[in-house]
Amino acid sequence: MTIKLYNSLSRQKEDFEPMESGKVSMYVCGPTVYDSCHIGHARSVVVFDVIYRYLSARGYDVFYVRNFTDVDDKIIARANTLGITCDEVSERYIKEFHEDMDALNMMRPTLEPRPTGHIEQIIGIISILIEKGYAYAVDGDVYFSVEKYHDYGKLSGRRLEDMVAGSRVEIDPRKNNPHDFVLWKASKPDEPRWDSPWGPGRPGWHIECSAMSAEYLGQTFDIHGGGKDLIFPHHENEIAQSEAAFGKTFVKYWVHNGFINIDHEKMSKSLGNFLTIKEIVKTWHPEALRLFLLSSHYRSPLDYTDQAMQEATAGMDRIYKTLARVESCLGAPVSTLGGMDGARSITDQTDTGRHFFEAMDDDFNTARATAILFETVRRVNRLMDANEENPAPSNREQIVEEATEIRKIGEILGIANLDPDVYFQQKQARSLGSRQIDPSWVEKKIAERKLARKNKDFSAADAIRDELLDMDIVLEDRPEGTIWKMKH
RNA sequence: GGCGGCAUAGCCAAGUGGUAAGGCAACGGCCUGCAAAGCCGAUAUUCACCGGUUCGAAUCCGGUUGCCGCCUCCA
Repeated sequence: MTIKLYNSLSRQKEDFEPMESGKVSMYVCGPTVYDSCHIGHARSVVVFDVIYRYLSARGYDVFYVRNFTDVDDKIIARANTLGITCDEVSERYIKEFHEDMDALNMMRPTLEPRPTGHIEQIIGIISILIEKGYAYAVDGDVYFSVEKYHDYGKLSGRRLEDMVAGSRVEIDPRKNNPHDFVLWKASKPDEPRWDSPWGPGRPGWHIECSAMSAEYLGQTFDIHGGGKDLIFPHHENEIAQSEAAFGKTFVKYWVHNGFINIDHEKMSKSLGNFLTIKEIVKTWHPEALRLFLLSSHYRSPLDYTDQAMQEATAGMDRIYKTLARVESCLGAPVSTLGGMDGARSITDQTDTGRHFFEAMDDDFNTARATAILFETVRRVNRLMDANEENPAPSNREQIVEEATEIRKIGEILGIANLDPDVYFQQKQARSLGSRQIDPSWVEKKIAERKLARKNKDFSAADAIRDELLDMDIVLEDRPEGTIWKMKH
Protein backbone atom coordinates (compact mmCIF):
# COMPACT_ATOMS: atom_id res chain seq x y z
CA MET A 1 0.00 0.00 0.00
CA THR A 2 1.24 3.42 -0.91
CA ILE A 3 0.39 6.61 0.87
CA LYS A 4 -0.92 9.30 -1.43
CA LEU A 5 -0.79 12.90 -0.43
CA TYR A 6 -1.81 16.13 -2.07
CA ASN A 7 1.15 18.28 -3.00
CA SER A 8 0.32 21.98 -3.13
CA LEU A 9 3.20 22.45 -5.56
CA SER A 10 1.89 20.07 -8.24
CA ARG A 11 -1.74 20.61 -7.24
CA GLN A 12 -2.44 16.90 -7.26
CA LYS A 13 -2.19 13.77 -5.18
CA GLU A 14 1.16 12.04 -5.49
CA ASP A 15 2.58 8.75 -4.26
CA PHE A 16 4.57 9.41 -1.14
CA GLU A 17 8.17 8.35 -1.53
CA PRO A 18 10.50 9.84 1.05
CA MET A 19 14.05 10.59 0.00
CA GLU A 20 15.46 7.97 2.30
CA SER A 21 13.53 4.74 2.58
CA GLY A 22 11.87 4.34 5.96
CA LYS A 23 12.65 7.89 7.06
CA VAL A 24 10.64 11.08 6.81
CA SER A 25 11.86 14.62 7.38
CA MET A 26 9.03 17.04 8.12
CA TYR A 27 9.04 20.76 8.87
CA VAL A 28 5.89 22.59 9.95
CA CYS A 29 5.57 26.33 10.48
CA GLY A 30 4.71 26.98 14.09
CA PRO A 31 3.33 30.12 15.70
CA THR A 32 4.77 33.56 16.20
CA VAL A 33 4.69 33.68 19.97
CA TYR A 34 3.14 37.03 20.75
CA ASP A 35 -0.40 36.03 21.79
CA SER A 36 -2.54 33.11 22.96
CA CYS A 37 -3.25 30.31 20.51
CA HIS A 38 -6.59 30.16 18.80
CA ILE A 39 -8.56 27.37 17.22
CA GLY A 40 -6.85 27.97 13.88
CA HIS A 41 -3.53 27.03 15.44
CA ALA A 42 -5.24 24.03 16.95
CA ARG A 43 -6.37 22.79 13.57
CA SER A 44 -2.98 23.10 11.99
CA VAL A 45 -1.26 21.44 14.91
CA VAL A 46 -3.83 18.62 15.09
CA VAL A 47 -3.57 17.96 11.36
CA PHE A 48 0.20 17.58 11.43
CA ASP A 49 0.06 15.78 14.76
CA VAL A 50 -2.11 13.12 13.12
CA ILE A 51 0.10 13.01 10.02
CA TYR A 52 3.10 12.56 12.30
CA ARG A 53 1.39 9.79 14.26
CA TYR A 54 0.15 8.06 11.14
CA LEU A 55 3.49 8.08 9.36
CA SER A 56 5.08 6.75 12.53
CA ALA A 57 2.43 4.05 12.78
CA ARG A 58 3.13 3.06 9.19
CA GLY A 59 6.68 2.37 10.21
CA TYR A 60 8.46 5.56 9.20
CA ASP A 61 11.07 7.09 11.41
CA VAL A 62 9.83 10.68 11.34
CA PHE A 63 12.04 13.63 12.21
CA TYR A 64 9.52 16.37 12.92
CA VAL A 65 10.57 19.99 13.31
CA ARG A 66 8.19 22.77 14.25
CA ASN A 67 9.55 26.24 14.89
CA PHE A 68 8.57 29.06 17.19
CA THR A 69 9.08 32.51 15.66
CA ASP A 70 10.47 34.43 18.60
CA VAL A 71 11.72 37.60 16.93
CA ASP A 72 9.28 39.69 14.97
CA ASP A 73 7.55 43.08 14.77
CA LYS A 74 4.49 41.81 16.59
CA ILE A 75 6.56 40.50 19.48
CA ILE A 76 8.35 43.81 19.77
CA ALA A 77 5.03 45.65 19.78
CA ARG A 78 3.68 43.30 22.40
CA ALA A 79 6.73 43.73 24.60
CA ASN A 80 6.31 47.49 24.46
CA THR A 81 2.64 47.26 25.39
CA LEU A 82 3.28 44.93 28.31
CA GLY A 83 6.43 46.72 29.40
CA ILE A 84 8.51 43.57 29.36
CA THR A 85 11.31 42.28 27.14
CA CYS A 86 10.82 40.41 23.89
CA ASP A 87 12.34 37.33 25.46
CA GLU A 88 9.80 37.49 28.26
CA VAL A 89 6.99 37.78 25.74
CA SER A 90 8.12 34.78 23.73
CA GLU A 91 8.84 32.70 26.83
CA ARG A 92 5.38 33.42 28.17
CA TYR A 93 3.59 32.43 24.99
CA ILE A 94 5.75 29.40 24.30
CA LYS A 95 4.81 28.14 27.75
CA GLU A 96 1.15 28.84 27.01
CA PHE A 97 1.41 27.13 23.65
CA HIS A 98 2.77 24.01 25.30
CA GLU A 99 0.03 24.04 27.93
CA ASP A 100 -2.67 24.36 25.29
CA MET A 101 -1.18 21.71 23.06
CA ASP A 102 -0.66 19.30 25.96
CA ALA A 103 -4.31 19.78 26.87
CA LEU A 104 -5.21 18.80 23.32
CA ASN A 105 -3.07 15.66 23.54
CA MET A 106 -0.60 16.76 20.87
CA MET A 107 2.69 14.95 20.59
CA ARG A 108 5.78 17.09 20.83
CA PRO A 109 7.81 17.39 17.65
CA THR A 110 11.34 16.05 17.59
CA LEU A 111 12.65 19.61 17.76
CA GLU A 112 11.15 23.06 18.31
CA PRO A 113 13.87 25.47 17.23
CA ARG A 114 13.72 29.27 17.35
CA PRO A 115 15.46 31.80 15.13
CA THR A 116 17.13 33.64 18.02
CA GLY A 117 19.18 30.50 18.57
CA HIS A 118 20.17 30.24 14.91
CA ILE A 119 21.38 33.71 13.98
CA GLU A 120 24.69 32.33 12.75
CA GLN A 121 23.00 29.99 10.27
CA ILE A 122 20.67 32.77 9.13
CA ILE A 123 23.55 35.14 8.47
CA GLY A 124 25.30 32.30 6.65
CA ILE A 125 22.46 31.85 4.16
CA ILE A 126 22.04 35.56 3.61
CA SER A 127 25.76 35.83 2.87
CA ILE A 128 25.50 33.06 0.28
CA LEU A 129 22.53 34.81 -1.32
CA ILE A 130 24.46 38.07 -1.57
CA GLU A 131 27.51 36.28 -2.98
CA LYS A 132 25.40 34.58 -5.61
CA GLY A 133 23.76 37.85 -6.52
CA TYR A 134 20.27 36.99 -5.27
CA ALA A 135 20.27 39.56 -2.50
CA TYR A 136 21.43 43.12 -1.93
CA ALA A 137 22.04 45.30 1.12
CA VAL A 138 20.59 48.79 1.53
CA ASP A 139 21.08 50.92 4.64
CA GLY A 140 21.61 47.92 6.90
CA ASP A 141 18.68 45.97 5.43
CA VAL A 142 19.13 43.02 3.10
CA TYR A 143 16.54 42.20 0.45
CA PHE A 144 15.95 39.17 -1.72
CA SER A 145 15.65 40.04 -5.37
CA VAL A 146 12.64 38.15 -6.69
CA GLU A 147 13.51 38.87 -10.32
CA LYS A 148 16.77 36.95 -10.00
CA TYR A 149 15.04 33.76 -9.00
CA HIS A 150 13.28 32.62 -12.15
CA ASP A 151 10.93 30.12 -10.54
CA TYR A 152 9.46 32.75 -8.26
CA GLY A 153 5.72 32.12 -7.99
CA LYS A 154 5.72 28.39 -8.73
CA LEU A 155 4.09 27.38 -5.45
CA SER A 156 1.36 30.01 -5.29
CA GLY A 157 0.79 29.85 -9.05
CA ARG A 158 1.21 33.53 -9.67
CA ARG A 159 3.49 35.39 -12.01
CA LEU A 160 5.44 38.41 -10.94
CA GLU A 161 4.02 40.52 -13.74
CA ASP A 162 0.43 39.61 -12.75
CA MET A 163 0.75 40.80 -9.21
CA VAL A 164 -0.53 44.26 -8.56
CA ALA A 165 2.29 45.84 -6.64
CA GLY A 166 1.46 48.51 -4.17
CA SER A 167 -2.26 47.87 -4.34
CA ARG A 168 -2.46 47.32 -0.64
CA VAL A 169 0.96 48.14 0.69
CA GLU A 170 3.06 51.19 0.07
CA ILE A 171 5.98 50.72 -2.26
CA ASP A 172 9.37 50.96 -0.64
CA PRO A 173 11.60 52.97 -3.02
CA ARG A 174 14.74 51.28 -1.74
CA LYS A 175 13.65 47.95 -3.19
CA ASN A 176 14.67 46.99 -6.73
CA ASN A 177 11.30 45.36 -7.19
CA PRO A 178 8.29 46.02 -4.98
CA HIS A 179 8.02 42.27 -4.29
CA ASP A 180 11.53 41.96 -2.95
CA PHE A 181 11.32 40.84 0.63
CA VAL A 182 13.52 41.46 3.62
CA LEU A 183 16.09 38.89 4.74
CA TRP A 184 17.77 41.01 7.36
CA LYS A 185 16.31 44.05 9.03
CA ALA A 186 18.34 46.86 10.62
CA SER A 187 17.20 47.23 14.23
CA LYS A 188 15.97 50.42 15.72
CA PRO A 189 17.70 51.50 18.95
CA ASP A 190 15.50 49.63 21.43
CA GLU A 191 14.89 46.52 19.34
CA PRO A 192 16.56 43.11 19.64
CA ARG A 193 19.77 43.10 17.65
CA TRP A 194 22.59 40.88 16.52
CA ASP A 195 25.81 41.89 14.83
CA SER A 196 26.04 41.10 11.17
CA PRO A 197 28.14 42.04 8.13
CA TRP A 198 25.41 44.60 7.32
CA GLY A 199 25.28 46.16 10.75
CA PRO A 200 23.23 45.38 13.86
CA GLY A 201 19.86 43.94 13.03
CA ARG A 202 17.50 40.98 13.17
CA PRO A 203 16.34 38.31 10.74
CA GLY A 204 13.35 38.78 8.46
CA TRP A 205 10.48 36.37 8.92
CA HIS A 206 10.95 33.94 6.04
CA ILE A 207 14.65 33.27 6.36
CA GLU A 208 14.41 31.46 9.69
CA CYS A 209 12.58 28.50 8.18
CA SER A 210 15.14 28.15 5.39
CA ALA A 211 17.98 28.28 7.90
CA MET A 212 16.54 25.95 10.52
CA SER A 213 15.17 23.36 8.12
CA ALA A 214 18.55 23.16 6.40
CA GLU A 215 20.25 22.86 9.77
CA TYR A 216 18.18 19.93 11.01
CA LEU A 217 16.65 18.28 7.94
CA GLY A 218 19.10 19.10 5.18
CA GLN A 219 18.90 21.30 2.11
CA THR A 220 16.19 19.08 0.66
CA PHE A 221 13.59 17.41 2.83
CA ASP A 222 10.34 15.50 2.46
CA ILE A 223 7.35 17.36 3.85
CA HIS A 224 6.82 21.03 4.59
CA GLY A 225 3.52 21.98 6.17
CA GLY A 226 1.51 24.90 7.43
CA GLY A 227 -1.75 26.75 7.02
CA LYS A 228 -3.03 27.61 3.54
CA ASP A 229 -2.40 31.27 4.15
CA LEU A 230 1.32 30.65 4.34
CA ILE A 231 1.54 29.60 0.69
CA PHE A 232 2.00 33.22 -0.28
CA PRO A 233 4.21 34.91 0.51
CA HIS A 234 5.87 32.89 3.27
CA HIS A 235 6.40 29.53 1.61
CA GLU A 236 6.97 31.08 -1.81
CA ASN A 237 9.76 33.13 -0.29
CA GLU A 238 11.23 30.17 1.54
CA ILE A 239 11.50 28.28 -1.73
CA ALA A 240 13.16 31.24 -3.42
CA GLN A 241 15.72 31.68 -0.63
CA SER A 242 16.57 28.04 -0.15
CA GLU A 243 16.70 27.02 -3.78
CA ALA A 244 18.68 30.13 -4.74
CA ALA A 245 21.15 29.58 -1.92
CA PHE A 246 21.62 25.83 -2.20
CA GLY A 247 20.83 25.20 -5.85
CA LYS A 248 18.63 22.21 -5.21
CA THR A 249 14.99 21.32 -4.64
CA PHE A 250 13.89 22.64 -1.28
CA VAL A 251 10.92 20.41 -0.45
CA LYS A 252 9.40 17.30 -2.04
CA TYR A 253 5.84 17.60 -0.72
CA TRP A 254 4.04 20.76 0.36
CA VAL A 255 1.06 20.15 2.64
CA HIS A 256 -1.35 22.92 3.61
CA ASN A 257 -4.36 22.79 5.90
CA GLY A 258 -7.58 24.73 5.32
CA PHE A 259 -8.96 27.51 7.48
CA ILE A 260 -11.51 27.66 10.24
CA ASN A 261 -14.53 29.92 10.20
CA ILE A 262 -16.51 30.83 13.27
CA ASP A 263 -20.27 30.84 12.78
CA HIS A 264 -19.77 31.17 9.00
CA GLU A 265 -17.51 34.17 9.43
CA LYS A 266 -13.83 34.49 8.86
CA MET A 267 -12.03 34.52 12.17
CA SER A 268 -10.24 37.79 12.71
CA LYS A 269 -9.28 40.08 15.49
CA SER A 270 -11.13 43.01 13.99
CA LEU A 271 -14.39 41.04 14.01
CA GLY A 272 -13.70 40.11 17.61
CA ASN A 273 -14.46 36.47 16.96
CA PHE A 274 -11.11 34.98 17.85
CA LEU A 275 -11.60 31.84 19.87
CA THR A 276 -8.68 30.77 21.98
CA ILE A 277 -7.99 27.18 22.82
CA LYS A 278 -8.20 28.00 26.50
CA GLU A 279 -11.76 29.31 26.10
CA ILE A 280 -12.92 26.34 24.08
CA VAL A 281 -11.44 23.78 26.41
CA LYS A 282 -13.22 25.40 29.32
CA THR A 283 -16.60 24.29 27.98
CA TRP A 284 -15.78 21.42 25.66
CA HIS A 285 -13.71 18.32 26.20
CA PRO A 286 -10.41 18.46 24.28
CA GLU A 287 -11.18 15.15 22.60
CA ALA A 288 -14.47 16.56 21.30
CA LEU A 289 -12.46 19.39 19.78
CA ARG A 290 -10.05 16.93 18.16
CA LEU A 291 -12.93 14.88 16.78
CA PHE A 292 -14.51 18.04 15.41
CA LEU A 293 -11.24 19.10 13.76
CA LEU A 294 -10.78 15.66 12.21
CA SER A 295 -14.38 15.27 11.07
CA SER A 296 -13.71 16.88 7.72
CA HIS A 297 -10.76 16.65 5.38
CA TYR A 298 -7.77 18.75 6.41
CA ARG A 299 -7.78 20.81 3.22
CA SER A 300 -11.47 21.80 3.45
CA PRO A 301 -12.66 24.89 5.22
CA LEU A 302 -14.27 24.08 8.56
CA ASP A 303 -17.00 26.00 10.33
CA TYR A 304 -16.83 26.15 14.12
CA THR A 305 -20.25 26.42 15.78
CA ASP A 306 -21.72 25.37 19.11
CA GLN A 307 -23.84 22.86 17.27
CA ALA A 308 -20.81 21.31 15.62
CA MET A 309 -19.13 21.00 19.02
CA GLN A 310 -22.24 19.43 20.50
CA GLU A 311 -22.29 16.89 17.71
CA ALA A 312 -18.62 16.12 18.23
CA THR A 313 -19.27 15.74 21.95
CA ALA A 314 -22.12 13.34 21.23
CA GLY A 315 -19.73 11.38 19.05
CA MET A 316 -17.04 11.12 21.73
CA ASP A 317 -19.68 10.15 24.29
CA ARG A 318 -20.83 7.39 22.00
CA ILE A 319 -17.34 5.96 21.71
CA TYR A 320 -16.62 6.12 25.42
CA LYS A 321 -20.04 4.73 26.36
CA THR A 322 -19.23 1.69 24.27
CA LEU A 323 -15.79 1.30 25.83
CA ALA A 324 -17.36 1.59 29.29
CA ARG A 325 -19.94 -0.98 28.35
CA VAL A 326 -17.25 -3.36 27.14
CA GLU A 327 -15.47 -2.97 30.46
CA SER A 328 -18.51 -3.80 32.51
CA CYS A 329 -19.46 -6.60 30.16
CA LEU A 330 -16.05 -8.25 30.36
CA GLY A 331 -15.18 -7.14 33.85
CA ALA A 332 -11.84 -5.78 32.68
CA PRO A 333 -10.65 -2.56 31.09
CA VAL A 334 -9.96 -2.38 27.38
CA SER A 335 -6.23 -2.09 27.35
CA THR A 336 -4.40 0.84 25.93
CA LEU A 337 -0.92 -0.03 24.82
CA GLY A 338 0.09 3.51 25.48
CA GLY A 339 2.09 5.94 23.40
CA MET A 340 2.49 5.00 19.78
CA ASP A 341 2.75 1.28 20.45
CA GLY A 342 -0.98 0.82 20.06
CA ALA A 343 -1.02 2.75 16.83
CA ARG A 344 1.92 0.80 15.45
CA SER A 345 0.17 -2.47 16.15
CA ILE A 346 -2.64 -1.76 13.69
CA THR A 347 -2.40 -4.25 10.86
CA ASP A 348 -4.16 -4.76 7.57
CA GLN A 349 -4.94 -8.29 8.70
CA THR A 350 -8.30 -7.17 10.07
CA ASP A 351 -11.07 -5.53 8.04
CA THR A 352 -11.08 -2.57 10.39
CA GLY A 353 -7.34 -2.07 10.19
CA ARG A 354 -7.29 -2.44 6.44
CA HIS A 355 -10.13 0.03 5.92
CA PHE A 356 -8.47 2.47 8.25
CA PHE A 357 -5.21 2.27 6.33
CA GLU A 358 -7.04 2.73 3.04
CA ALA A 359 -8.70 5.87 4.34
CA MET A 360 -5.56 7.37 5.82
CA ASP A 361 -3.35 6.38 2.89
CA ASP A 362 -5.64 8.49 0.73
CA ASP A 363 -4.27 11.90 1.65
CA PHE A 364 -4.91 11.39 5.37
CA ASN A 365 -8.68 11.17 5.03
CA THR A 366 -9.60 11.45 8.70
CA ALA A 367 -13.29 11.93 7.90
CA ARG A 368 -13.38 8.43 6.46
CA ALA A 369 -11.24 7.20 9.34
CA THR A 370 -13.73 8.46 11.92
CA ALA A 371 -16.54 6.75 10.02
CA ILE A 372 -14.64 3.47 10.41
CA LEU A 373 -14.31 4.17 14.11
CA PHE A 374 -18.08 4.58 14.46
CA GLU A 375 -18.81 1.50 12.39
CA THR A 376 -16.60 -0.47 14.75
CA VAL A 377 -18.41 1.00 17.73
CA ARG A 378 -21.70 -0.18 16.35
CA ARG A 379 -20.34 -3.67 15.70
CA VAL A 380 -19.10 -3.95 19.28
CA ASN A 381 -22.43 -2.80 20.67
CA ARG A 382 -24.23 -5.29 18.47
CA LEU A 383 -22.00 -8.11 19.73
CA MET A 384 -22.76 -7.17 23.31
CA ASP A 385 -26.47 -6.88 22.64
CA ALA A 386 -26.48 -10.41 21.29
CA ASN A 387 -24.59 -11.77 24.27
CA GLU A 388 -26.19 -10.09 27.20
CA GLU A 389 -24.79 -11.43 30.44
CA ASN A 390 -22.40 -14.24 29.82
CA PRO A 391 -20.63 -13.84 26.54
CA ALA A 392 -19.25 -17.07 25.18
CA PRO A 393 -15.45 -17.19 25.05
CA SER A 394 -15.40 -16.71 21.29
CA ASN A 395 -17.64 -13.68 21.61
CA ARG A 396 -15.55 -12.24 24.40
CA GLU A 397 -12.53 -12.59 22.19
CA GLN A 398 -14.24 -10.81 19.34
CA ILE A 399 -15.49 -8.02 21.57
CA VAL A 400 -12.02 -7.48 22.98
CA GLU A 401 -10.50 -7.52 19.53
CA GLU A 402 -12.91 -4.93 18.12
CA ALA A 403 -12.73 -2.72 21.20
CA THR A 404 -8.95 -2.81 20.99
CA GLU A 405 -9.15 -1.68 17.36
CA ILE A 406 -11.07 1.36 18.59
CA ARG A 407 -8.23 2.13 20.99
CA LYS A 408 -5.60 1.69 18.30
CA ILE A 409 -7.31 3.91 15.76
CA GLY A 410 -7.94 6.38 18.55
CA GLU A 411 -4.24 6.45 19.29
CA ILE A 412 -3.53 7.78 15.82
CA LEU A 413 -6.34 10.32 15.95
CA GLY A 414 -5.35 11.26 19.48
CA ILE A 415 -8.71 10.35 20.99
CA ALA A 416 -10.50 7.48 22.79
CA ASN A 417 -7.53 6.43 24.88
CA LEU A 418 -8.69 7.64 28.27
CA ASP A 419 -10.28 5.44 30.86
CA PRO A 420 -14.01 5.96 30.09
CA ASP A 421 -14.69 6.87 33.72
CA VAL A 422 -12.00 9.50 33.57
CA TYR A 423 -13.42 10.91 30.35
CA PHE A 424 -16.91 11.25 31.79
CA GLN A 425 -15.56 12.68 35.01
CA GLN A 426 -13.57 15.29 33.14
CA LYS A 427 -16.58 16.15 31.06
CA GLN A 428 -18.82 16.30 34.08
CA ALA A 429 -16.41 18.58 35.92
CA ARG A 430 -16.73 21.06 33.04
CA SER A 431 -20.53 21.02 33.11
CA LEU A 432 -20.81 21.16 36.87
CA GLY A 433 -18.31 23.98 37.02
CA SER A 434 -20.19 26.10 34.51
CA ARG A 435 -23.62 25.26 35.92
CA GLN A 436 -22.83 25.21 39.61
CA ILE A 437 -24.49 21.92 40.39
CA ASP A 438 -23.77 20.09 43.63
CA PRO A 439 -23.37 16.36 43.04
CA SER A 440 -24.55 15.42 46.53
CA TRP A 441 -27.79 17.30 45.90
CA VAL A 442 -28.28 15.27 42.74
CA GLU A 443 -27.67 12.06 44.67
CA LYS A 444 -30.28 13.14 47.20
CA LYS A 445 -32.82 13.71 44.43
CA ILE A 446 -32.06 10.32 42.96
CA ALA A 447 -32.62 8.69 46.36
CA GLU A 448 -35.99 10.46 46.66
CA ARG A 449 -36.94 9.23 43.23
CA LYS A 450 -35.89 5.71 44.08
CA LEU A 451 -38.20 5.71 47.06
CA ALA A 452 -41.07 7.07 44.98
CA ARG A 453 -40.52 4.39 42.37
CA LYS A 454 -40.45 1.71 45.04
CA ASN A 455 -43.85 2.96 46.19
CA LYS A 456 -45.05 2.95 42.57
CA ASP A 457 -45.58 6.69 42.81
CA PHE A 458 -44.42 7.20 39.25
CA SER A 459 -45.73 10.71 38.82
CA ALA A 460 -43.60 11.89 41.73
CA ALA A 461 -40.62 9.96 40.37
CA ASP A 462 -41.08 11.46 36.91
CA ALA A 463 -41.39 14.94 38.38
CA ILE A 464 -37.96 14.56 39.96
CA ARG A 465 -36.52 13.27 36.73
CA ASP A 466 -38.00 16.22 34.81
CA GLU A 467 -36.65 18.66 37.35
CA LEU A 468 -33.16 17.26 36.89
CA LEU A 469 -33.55 17.17 33.12
CA ASP A 470 -34.29 20.90 33.16
CA MET A 471 -30.84 21.29 34.60
CA ASP A 472 -29.39 19.12 31.80
CA ILE A 473 -29.00 16.19 34.15
CA VAL A 474 -29.97 12.93 32.47
CA LEU A 475 -30.84 9.81 34.45
CA GLU A 476 -30.28 6.27 33.32
CA ASP A 477 -31.94 3.45 35.25
CA ARG A 478 -29.58 0.54 34.95
CA PRO A 479 -29.90 -2.95 36.43
CA GLU A 480 -27.30 -2.07 39.06
CA GLY A 481 -28.95 1.24 39.94
CA THR A 482 -29.59 4.73 38.65
CA ILE A 483 -26.73 6.78 37.31
CA TRP A 484 -26.74 10.40 36.21
CA LYS A 485 -24.90 12.33 33.57
CA MET A 486 -24.74 15.83 32.26
CA LYS A 487 -26.42 16.18 28.91
CA HIS A 488 -23.49 18.09 27.37
C1' G B 1 -7.68 42.62 -12.26
C1' G B 2 -4.72 37.81 -11.23
C1' C B 3 -4.61 32.84 -8.77
C1' G B 4 -7.24 28.95 -6.32
C1' G B 5 -11.27 26.31 -3.93
C1' C B 6 -16.26 24.72 -2.96
C1' A B 7 -21.72 23.45 -4.17
C1' U B 8 -24.01 15.69 -1.89
C1' A B 9 -30.53 14.38 2.80
C1' G B 10 -32.97 19.05 8.25
C1' C B 11 -27.59 19.94 9.72
C1' C B 12 -22.27 18.19 9.39
C1' A B 13 -19.58 15.15 5.98
C1' A B 14 -17.09 10.88 2.84
C1' G B 15 -17.30 9.29 -2.00
C1' U B 16 -12.81 11.44 -8.30
C1' G B 17 -16.14 6.32 -14.16
C1' G B 18 -19.74 1.08 -12.13
C1' U B 19 -24.78 2.41 -9.65
C1' A B 20 -24.84 7.38 -2.80
C1' A B 21 -19.95 5.84 3.89
C1' G B 22 -20.35 7.84 8.67
C1' G B 23 -22.03 11.38 12.55
C1' C B 24 -25.87 14.63 14.73
C1' A B 25 -31.20 15.50 14.76
C1' A B 26 -36.12 13.57 13.78
C1' C B 27 -39.53 9.00 13.03
C1' G B 28 -41.20 3.58 13.80
C1' G B 29 -39.90 -1.15 16.54
C1' C B 30 -37.38 -4.03 20.66
C1' C B 31 -36.21 -2.97 25.83
C1' U B 32 -38.40 0.09 30.13
C1' G B 33 -43.67 1.49 35.04
C1' C B 34 -42.66 5.53 31.61
C1' A B 35 -38.03 7.26 30.11
C1' A B 36 -32.71 7.26 29.24
C1' A B 37 -28.90 4.23 27.08
C1' G B 38 -28.18 0.43 23.39
C1' C B 39 -29.76 -2.32 19.13
C1' C B 40 -32.94 -2.94 14.79
C1' G B 41 -35.75 -0.50 10.77
C1' A B 42 -37.34 3.12 7.29
C1' U B 43 -35.35 7.93 5.52
C1' A B 44 -31.24 11.28 -1.07
C1' U B 45 -33.99 7.12 -7.87
C1' U B 46 -30.32 11.32 -6.46
C1' C B 47 -25.42 14.59 -5.83
C1' A B 48 -26.46 23.66 -7.69
C1' C B 49 -28.20 24.29 -13.04
C1' C B 50 -27.67 23.39 -18.60
C1' G B 51 -25.34 20.73 -22.37
C1' G B 52 -21.58 16.94 -23.95
C1' U B 53 -18.33 12.28 -23.75
C1' U B 54 -19.46 7.06 -22.26
C1' C B 55 -22.63 0.73 -22.26
C1' G B 56 -22.49 3.49 -17.67
C1' A B 57 -21.03 10.16 -14.37
C1' A B 58 -22.04 12.95 -8.00
C1' U B 59 -17.42 11.56 -10.23
C1' C B 60 -14.60 13.37 -16.99
C1' C B 61 -15.31 17.84 -20.63
C1' G B 62 -17.73 22.75 -21.90
C1' G B 63 -20.96 26.52 -20.16
C1' U B 64 -24.21 29.03 -16.29
C1' U B 65 -25.36 30.47 -11.28
C1' G B 66 -24.08 30.97 -6.17
C1' C B 67 -20.59 31.00 -2.05
C1' C B 68 -15.57 31.36 -0.25
C1' G B 69 -10.18 31.99 0.22
C1' C B 70 -5.45 34.20 -1.29
C1' C B 71 -2.86 38.38 -3.84
C1' U B 72 -1.10 42.56 3.22
C1' C B 73 0.66 40.15 9.18
C1' C B 74 -2.06 35.58 9.71
C1' A B 75 -2.70 28.41 11.19
